[in-house]
Amino acid sequence: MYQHVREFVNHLVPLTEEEWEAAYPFIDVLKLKKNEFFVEEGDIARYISFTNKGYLRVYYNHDGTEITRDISPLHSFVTALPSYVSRTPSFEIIQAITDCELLVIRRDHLEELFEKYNHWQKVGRRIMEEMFVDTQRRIYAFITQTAETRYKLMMMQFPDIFLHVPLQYIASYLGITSQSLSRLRKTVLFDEE
Amino acid sequence: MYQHVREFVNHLVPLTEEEWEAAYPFIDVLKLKKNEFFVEEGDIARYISFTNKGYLRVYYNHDGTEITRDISPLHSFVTALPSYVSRTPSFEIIQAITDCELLVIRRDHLEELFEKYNHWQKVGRRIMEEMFVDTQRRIYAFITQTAETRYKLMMMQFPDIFLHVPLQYIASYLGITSQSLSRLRKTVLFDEE
DNA sequence: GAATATTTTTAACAAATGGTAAAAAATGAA
DNA sequence: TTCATTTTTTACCATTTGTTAAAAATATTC
Repeated sequence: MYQHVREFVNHLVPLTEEEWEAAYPFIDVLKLKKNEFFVEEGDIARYISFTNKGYLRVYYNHDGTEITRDISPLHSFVTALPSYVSRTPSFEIIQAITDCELLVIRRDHLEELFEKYNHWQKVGRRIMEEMFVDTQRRIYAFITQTAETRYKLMMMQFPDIFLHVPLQYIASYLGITSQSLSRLRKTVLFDEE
Repeated sequence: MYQHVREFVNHLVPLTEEEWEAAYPFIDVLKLKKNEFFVEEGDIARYISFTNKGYLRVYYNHDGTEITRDISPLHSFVTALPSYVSRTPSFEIIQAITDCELLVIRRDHLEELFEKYNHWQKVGRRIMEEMFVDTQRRIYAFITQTAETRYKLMMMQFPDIFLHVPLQYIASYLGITSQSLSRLRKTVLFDEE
């Protein structure tokens, strides 16, 4: 049950058995069917989740179109951070793209853990650092690469996502329309042959 | 001397006088003349800095052109995080755009502070959270807005930067060429009249 | 202050991506 | 399976941004 999250966390900050034991009572399992929501628009995000199984999508509505900010890789932490941090209604929506099994922890419980265990606070810090670096990488990609290159890199980096996620979501993650993605896929296909 | 950094940090996590006193011995002042470097390409970033005075630019070389990742607002924390976190040679370069006065702290000293004081660890976590949310906002801007809109918003949000920073740097921060920025500025100008 | 280097602007054309509309294909439900 | 719905693709034209080159403006150095 906790195997993946333990690997993920211990890779950042090795924790003692006692520190893990302190966390377990706060961790719940949440199963979502495909298309169910983890956070709906206007909710206050009170939980952080770890995707034990399945894929989540973080997106928001912009002039009637959905803008995908993130498609969670397997075994990663996800929340609607702006809402979570500031306790304000979320503009970000988090939805299960596939059936999901999530490990979730409530914000106030996590804060309690952070206050009591410096090492858990450190885990929180290290996770944010990694997420920040990832996001910076994505900004560089927007500045220096064409949509085609971004698409190819995404294919290489997260091939499993393409098996489970509708192309329109991938398009908006890449910052283009699904029509443009479709056109671009055609040229990529011919280039490869 | 410490006024601005105290305000910045206390806004995120109120610290006791004792916690501040523990930090002071680790904080040094570093003055940089315009165009001097805080981190050069290939350096390992061993310091985090807080811009007490002046503006820093974080950029990297991509096929002979400089890509600006960040122009630090006054009174903010800056480092080349990928290098800092992983202790690897930095591809990011940090340079003073104006004369600067920086408060700097060495990584090993900061880690020591983090280990000893849970609240300092929390400060580190909260700063990363804020930076992550900011970066996400920037990604949304790339996806949903044209360069013109991004330019206008930047003008409104950081008017002081435009007084001190060459336009070419702003252009690459916005993800466009300086020629495009120039063209775009002309139309913005006429629109306003 | 003159000379030099750097930055910004302008222009014409090229390439990438968007918008709209509709067809085709794939998926899901009865 | 069949029908209805959703997703993906195609096509055409519009818009945005890039590329190249050169001129103009500004800053720097001697």
